[in-house]
Amino acid sequence: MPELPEVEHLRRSLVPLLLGKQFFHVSLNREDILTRLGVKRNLQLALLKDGVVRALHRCGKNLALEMCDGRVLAVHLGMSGQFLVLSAGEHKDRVLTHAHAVWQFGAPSQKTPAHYLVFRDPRRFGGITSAPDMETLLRLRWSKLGPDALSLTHEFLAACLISKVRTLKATLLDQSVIAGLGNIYVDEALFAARLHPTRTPASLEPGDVLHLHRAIRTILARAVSAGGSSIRDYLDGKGERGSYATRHQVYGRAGAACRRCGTILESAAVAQRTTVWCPQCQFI
DNA sequence: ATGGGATCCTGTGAGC
DNA sequence: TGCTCACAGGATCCCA
Repeated sequence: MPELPEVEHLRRSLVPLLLGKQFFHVSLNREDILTRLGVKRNLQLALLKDGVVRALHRCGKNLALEMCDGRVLAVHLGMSGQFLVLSAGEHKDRVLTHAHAVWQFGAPSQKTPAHYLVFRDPRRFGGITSAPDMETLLRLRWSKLGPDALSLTHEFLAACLISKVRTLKATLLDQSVIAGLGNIYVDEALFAARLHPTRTPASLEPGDVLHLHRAIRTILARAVSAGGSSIRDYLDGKGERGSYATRHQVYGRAGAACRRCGTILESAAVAQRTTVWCPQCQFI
């Protein structure tokens, strides 16, 4: 389940593989992945054909490939999405199921595709879309996101928590409040900040907000350098797994002992998500 | 206006 | 061993 660290690590792994490369051919095997992002299919994905990759951007869990002529391919991995670069040989040998879109690309001078970029997504909670330029993508989609969790300031966190009546868990999962946190890192951040997931943001003391801010920044930074958390499906652009899952304190550990105090970790659905916390360390 | 619930979808693993 | 079925999750839509 890719969250900010996984998408950022993916972005970094794709930069050396894609920058300056040209897309020669695109094959789209499922048209409905184009509409899953809630944007009308008013632009053909095929527009990216012949595009040369200028930059890879990220906001929250969203990734965007910007071409030299301005066109943009926006990607959301959903739950099980993967964006893989394969050599021609690998692409020929491997049987890839759920490969919904495949780009052939290579160096602009060659005109011979040497590699394949594959978007696969078994559960199809993800999607791709295109835009004529970054400005349009920002206006249509990314403007609806809160600030990116990696660059979140303490002041902004305090401001966006102050009036909320929802639980902390629901608030932090809301991408329009903060972009990039998902079920894993919300649970991990709340544990690190010793805050119970069902607390209301309005009940937080200034010190709590400080701890939460520090926890979010620290955990995300560590997870990015560890290559993210590979639970089931997540792979980076080279097809490699992230190692941060071995360092989870609470996520996926319900019924096990808290690594801080030894109390058995509890689990329940909060904001319709499986939530794990330590009843001793995390105060209501 | 706001939040909660249903919905989409398929691979995995527990249980019989 | 093989089958069934609940479960996992992000974002969107609908309704209270």
